[in-house]
Amino acid sequence: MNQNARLLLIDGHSMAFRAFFALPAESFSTSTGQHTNAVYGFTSMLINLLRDEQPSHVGVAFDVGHRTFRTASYEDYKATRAATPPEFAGQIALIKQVLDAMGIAHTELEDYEGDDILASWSRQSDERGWQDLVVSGDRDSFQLVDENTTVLYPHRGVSDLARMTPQAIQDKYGVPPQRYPEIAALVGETSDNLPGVPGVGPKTAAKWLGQYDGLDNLLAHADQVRGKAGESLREHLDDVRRNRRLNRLVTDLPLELGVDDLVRGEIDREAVHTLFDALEFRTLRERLFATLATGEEKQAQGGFDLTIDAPAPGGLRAWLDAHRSRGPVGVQPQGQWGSGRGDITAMGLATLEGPALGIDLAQLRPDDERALADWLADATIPKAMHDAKGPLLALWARGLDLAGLDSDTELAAYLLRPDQRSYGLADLTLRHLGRELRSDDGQDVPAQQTLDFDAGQASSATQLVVQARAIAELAGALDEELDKTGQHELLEKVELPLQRVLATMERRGVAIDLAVLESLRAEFDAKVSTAEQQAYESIGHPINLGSPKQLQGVLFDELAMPHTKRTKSGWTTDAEALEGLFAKTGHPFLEHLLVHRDAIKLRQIVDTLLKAVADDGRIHTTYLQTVAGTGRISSTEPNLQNIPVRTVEGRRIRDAFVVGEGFEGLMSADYSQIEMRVMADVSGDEALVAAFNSGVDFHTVTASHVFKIDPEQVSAAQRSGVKQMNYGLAYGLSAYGLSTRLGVSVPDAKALMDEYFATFGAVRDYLKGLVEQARRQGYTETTLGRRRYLPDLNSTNRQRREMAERMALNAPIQGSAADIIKIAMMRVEDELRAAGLKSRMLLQIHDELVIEVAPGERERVEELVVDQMSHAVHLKVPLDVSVGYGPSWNAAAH
DNA sequence: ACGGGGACGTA
DNA sequence: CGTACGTCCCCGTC
Repeated sequence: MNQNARLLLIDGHSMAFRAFFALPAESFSTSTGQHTNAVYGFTSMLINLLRDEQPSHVGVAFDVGHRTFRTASYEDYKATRAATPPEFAGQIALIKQVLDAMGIAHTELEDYEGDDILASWSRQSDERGWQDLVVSGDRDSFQLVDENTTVLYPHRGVSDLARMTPQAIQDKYGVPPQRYPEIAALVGETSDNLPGVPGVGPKTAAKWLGQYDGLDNLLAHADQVRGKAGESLREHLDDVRRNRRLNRLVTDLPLELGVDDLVRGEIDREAVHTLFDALEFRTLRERLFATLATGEEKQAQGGFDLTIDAPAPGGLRAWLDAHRSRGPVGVQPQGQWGSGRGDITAMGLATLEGPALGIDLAQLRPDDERALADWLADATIPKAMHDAKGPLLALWARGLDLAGLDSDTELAAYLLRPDQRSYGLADLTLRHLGRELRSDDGQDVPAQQTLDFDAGQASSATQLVVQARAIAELAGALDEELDKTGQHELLEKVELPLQRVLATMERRGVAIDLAVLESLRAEFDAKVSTAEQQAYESIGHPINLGSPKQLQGVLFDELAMPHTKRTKSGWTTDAEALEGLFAKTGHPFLEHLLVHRDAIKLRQIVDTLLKAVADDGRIHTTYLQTVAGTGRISSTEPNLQNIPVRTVEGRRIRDAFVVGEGFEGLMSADYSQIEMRVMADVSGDEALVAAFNSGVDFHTVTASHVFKIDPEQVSAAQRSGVKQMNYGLAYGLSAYGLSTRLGVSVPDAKALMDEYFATFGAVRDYLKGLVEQARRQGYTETTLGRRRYLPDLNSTNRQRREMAERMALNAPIQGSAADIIKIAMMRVEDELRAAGLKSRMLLQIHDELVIEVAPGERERVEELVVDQMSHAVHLKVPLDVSVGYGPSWNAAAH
């Protein structure tokens, strides 16, 4: 038997409630509307307790409902409790999920309260001579306190817990713990609706109990108690007896789960990640893993045990030759990279077995550097890295190239779980290898082999090779999982080669005409100032136009305009609402505000772009390959995928994106209606397929089908309605949404939808099937097998479930389109190089590619690009590509 | 300094 | 009361 057992026993409901009232519900909710303040507070408290108390056993007890043996015996028990606030709903279930994921036992028992379970556990613990901590917000638990049992009682919130030891209770209430319920019986408990003896407080109660040596004796001699209080006592003897009967905790419950079963289980890292993703807990996740990491260091699980070689100067080639291995070599560079450039200072190499190597690039002799260059460029040597795109840029900057990259552990992890927030190496090591990303003790690098790293830099040779070893091991583990989910080819044939293409695009950047941007800046700036002044004049005083809060003050209080749609903290002041208000009130402030909004946004975009122009006169964005749940890539620092195009003013910004020196023009090539074409293909809807093959304007043809008229007879309104419908299909558009977009009634919108689905029945069936299949298997799939997991499809929360359903509709469509352009990008890049052309791909904007065309190559490039894009995959419908060309991105529009 | 919320740009 | 992103600003909180 474990003599050192240390139990942590928690009253689930009382602590969840404490957490609920300690944290504002409105500040803790997910984007889907689930409140999480109680879950957050409870989990946070739990993490702190695990860290501070280091319990070997943990158990959480919950109440089953409001009816217990106490209510059966006294109808009004807890009857004055207010109804559970609606924001609390569902949070207990989520807390249980957290506990399950963390490997912590919890239980409940019909007819009893959580405190009774704790009391029974505590007694079992005492019988074994164990130490136990009872965490409860119910003072009844004080009766459990003895030399082996301490109650942690929340002072304030859930993070500030008072340690109630026998001494603490004696000091506070003047009685030993076992007498505390006798005090409570005399004084009464308002929150439980247990009235006590009027006029008697804890002081008097303690005095009496001391004088008469306990409650039984006090009650037996109640006639002797003097004074007004004594009289009161005699009038309420039955209440006191009832109180004592009800506040006695049951210590002998027949629990299925005994204390021996409360041993802390394994944490399910996958489940924790999934759950915390859903709950949108970020910092808590880090705290949890940080806490567990120190806890687990004591266990035998361990980290990585490896020796680090340091070949003599000039010996690198021989070492690399001698240590070829069958498995991949983990390569972990150290340096910095971004915006198309970078530098590498050191590198760790490690195979699955055998010695590892730390290389300080600054110390390399020329022959060693050549050896390293050859090794890196040797495609026959399989390598694995983690997030290789940045390091690739850094290697290129040094004139080095990389070949044989068979795995990127970040890309692999992304394919397995595309909705994860981040794919840190330490996290992946824990999740997929069940190990800590650290070296085992005593395996540090010998002093003479320590690399000459920058002083003050936290990184060391040991860390790098440990990471390299982890990458090598992870590559295998992730490969296996990808094989199981059928996504290995996606990694090998799409994401890995694409990574290289993205790096080349980042490196190239896009040329910017600074003069254009600067004159736009001045122009937008003037517009901002004018609109600002006019706005101030129209209301008679200045305000911060960028502050929604101040705007609400002006619009709804000062000017008493009608309220707009609600936001979490008031009423919206978005452009649509402002236009609505203007239509109603005609107030000039609104006009100026809208102009100001517009101009300030454009100025801001121009500013951001100006700041992003590098020394070479070009902007080098960074593409993110592992952030979009659907498989799209995104662009950041700056985001070049959201440069204005809808308005004339905005489009002028695209005039600043120009052809670079030595090139002749920019070519823009985009897919037309790629998502609808994907839909036609996967649904196999014959009418839709025929519409695409007809050669007539797509929206017009579909409208002519829906309204059963000739294409020539389709009115503008009919076309526009069907167009909205076409676009909305893949988003899970509702009749309500369609009606607001078309400005028609909901029944009219519904009628259009019905007619549409009657016409394109296979589309309807396909979309319905998508959601059903996803609900069954837990994930959606693109045509290439890219998955997206949607656990909320089975949520009992309607809002979350319906959100997941719309995601399930959209993910395969948007994701398949993303797959297609990814393939096209690789082929365009490959074919341009194979053809010996100098023209080069610069940008990707989801369905568009921007190419910088070298002199005299325009025709060949256009033919090649259109060919590769339209034949990237074979669909039942043609993949139309339209192309434009000109000196700037704007001019290349078509 | 950090982070959520509101607003808004793109496909 | 369609999806997928990134960025800016404000403002409350540390």
